[in-house]
Amino acid sequence: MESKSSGGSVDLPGFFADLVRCETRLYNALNDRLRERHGIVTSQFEFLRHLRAHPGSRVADLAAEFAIGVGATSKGVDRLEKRGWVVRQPNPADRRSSLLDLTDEGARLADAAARTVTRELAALIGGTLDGPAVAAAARVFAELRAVLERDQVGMPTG
Amino acid sequence: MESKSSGGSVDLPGFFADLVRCETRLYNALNDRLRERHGIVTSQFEFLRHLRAHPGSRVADLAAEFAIGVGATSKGVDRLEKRGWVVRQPNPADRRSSLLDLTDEGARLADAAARTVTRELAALIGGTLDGPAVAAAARVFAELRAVLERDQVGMPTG
DNA sequence: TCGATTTAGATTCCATGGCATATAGTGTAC
DNA sequence: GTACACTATATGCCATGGAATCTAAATCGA
Repeated sequence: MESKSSGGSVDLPGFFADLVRCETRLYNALNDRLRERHGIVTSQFEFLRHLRAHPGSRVADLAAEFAIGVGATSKGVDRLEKRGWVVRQPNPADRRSSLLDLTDEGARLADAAARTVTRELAALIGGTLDGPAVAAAARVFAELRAVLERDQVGMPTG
Repeated sequence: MESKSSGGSVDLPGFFADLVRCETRLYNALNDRLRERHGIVTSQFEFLRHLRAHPGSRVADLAAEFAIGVGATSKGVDRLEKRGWVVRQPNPADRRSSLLDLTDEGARLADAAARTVTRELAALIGGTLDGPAVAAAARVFAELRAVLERDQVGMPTG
């Protein structure tokens, strides 16, 4: 319990350490399950999930969403396109960029993988932790995410 | 706000998405600051921080702590050793492994970097979010971390 | 005590991401 | 309409992590 705090103020480095370790383990566990069930990894699931919710996104939109470089995003889209789950549609408004969309098979995969993720996370988190406490933590992270995005914190160069 | 929940049950995939995005951006922001101030990155800070608190750890201990592979851990220790911040001491109880310790310079670096991290996180998190809410989230993650570690969730193969 | 099994960690190969650069397309000033 | 600055993304190089393999050392069992 790195982040135990005394009184009002939180041990932020300890909290950060706990956060990173939870994220790593959850990410790894999802990776294993997604790989064995669907042949994808978590980062690919996240791409598919975002395109499911935001069809017609551009590469730059994905890069901003995930706070990763555009180069890595472009290559990630390449891999999904090569597997037939994503298509680059020409962008009529700007021929430098493409509009990204899921294929039918990509959409089916996104849905199936989402069910796997929901089930797995429920087992890992929901099964062991108090519901209201998790809901409170979820609100904190939603708010923190909004602030970090508003301030463009942690955007890579490329 | 991916993880908005209605009523009692939390949208776990949305929560996970918020969590990963916060972690990515915080990690990137710390990376930038640690690189410019101390010439290290966040993963190296975490190694140093752990060795500061747990001198005499072995490579396998670090790997288990961070839920990463032993190969990656071994290479990470190599890099810190090459820079003069960590030493591998022979392990009298088992000649297959070494005991890892910080050099004096490594300890000084760990302390200085810890101050940087504390300050940066305070600006990013403490400055924008409600204290008690963060403390509650910290407790949730400390508990979740303990459960995930107890169950050995998300340990990589290598 | 000797051979077989297990363990620790170092090394190798491959995939992925960051960053720098290249390329193509857009918009703007004149 | 042409030059120039800017933007979107693709590509190349390098560093890092995962997984498999390899070696040395420890442990177990007869």
